Amino acid sequence: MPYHRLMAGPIRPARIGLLLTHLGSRAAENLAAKTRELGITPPEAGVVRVLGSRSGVNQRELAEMLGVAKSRVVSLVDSLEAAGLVNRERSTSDRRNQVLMLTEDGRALLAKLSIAAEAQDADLAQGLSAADRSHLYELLLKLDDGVGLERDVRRGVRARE
Amino acid sequence: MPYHRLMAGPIRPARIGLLLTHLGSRAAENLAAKTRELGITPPEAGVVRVLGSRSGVNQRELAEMLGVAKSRVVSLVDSLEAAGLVNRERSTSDRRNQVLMLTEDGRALLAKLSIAAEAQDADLAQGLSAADRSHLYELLLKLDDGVGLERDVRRGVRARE
DNA sequence: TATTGTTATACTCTATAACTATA
DNA sequence: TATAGTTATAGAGTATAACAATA
Repeated sequence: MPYHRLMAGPIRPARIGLLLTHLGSRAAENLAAKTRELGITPPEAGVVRVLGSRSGVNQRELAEMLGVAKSRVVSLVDSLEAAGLVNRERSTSDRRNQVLMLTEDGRALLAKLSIAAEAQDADLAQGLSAADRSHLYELLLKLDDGVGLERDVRRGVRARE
Repeated sequence: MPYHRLMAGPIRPARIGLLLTHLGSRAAENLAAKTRELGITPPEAGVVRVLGSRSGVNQRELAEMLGVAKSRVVSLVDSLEAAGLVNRERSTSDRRNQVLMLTEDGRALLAKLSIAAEAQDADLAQGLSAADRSHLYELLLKLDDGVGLERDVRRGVRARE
């Protein structure tokens, strides 16, 4: 049982924040299971998603985007490279930088991750009408835009495209 | 950065599942911070919440409700007992059982946790109208009732009162 | 000297398995 | 023999700090 989920506990939450914690944790575990079926760990999937839209970043930039230590990125990229999903290449202009890019296999895996996310959404939507579903999506986007929770330190880095 | 949140990454999610993962993780971290300000860890807060509505359970039952190993409950209750928030008492009918109950301080802390959750909801709601907010809550409840994500193994144990 | 990446090390959270006491 | 709780140990995931290479 993950750390945060233990906090929410088995009691049906009476507030939006607790309910969001509860449902978000369930959704995360569900998506993590689908991710592992594709042969990578959830954090590795995060790296693949970022490189899908931000090709060519170096490891320090990736660490900042993910909000993790640069040493963490080393081991994540190590395994992705060993699996043939990510390419590491020393920059010719500054040989300190490792330029990261998805390989062809990496892009194929990213496509499978997207399909898995779509499948999860179909599962989630089972109890909801189409109208409910799109309304929920809009409300969640509004929540994401809200200033209520202290924003990510790395907010400025978030990809919006 | 927690394990599951690394999966969601810094990219604004285009699907409900990923968005829920992202927002749920943010809400969890926000609530965890408020929890720590009250002097306990997030998992300990989970125990306090359960004991608030299920007073008198033993440690095995608590472990099942939380979905953790019984050895985990030992250390959680150890610290809560040391902090004077939970009372451990051998059952007179079966001396193998430790009967768990909140102390007066424990109940006071539970009240503070509720207030913190209310404060978080107020923060969250900042960007939403009252109508949006209640609609969102209803949609999230529907999602929680949906059969889409595989249900908790411990579903039957969830408190609904 | 400052920065990128790497390695070495340690810490937190949790589970598994062995053990004790009670039934 | 079976069950509740405890203790001992191990593993996963992550961060911090020291180091190497490049600028």
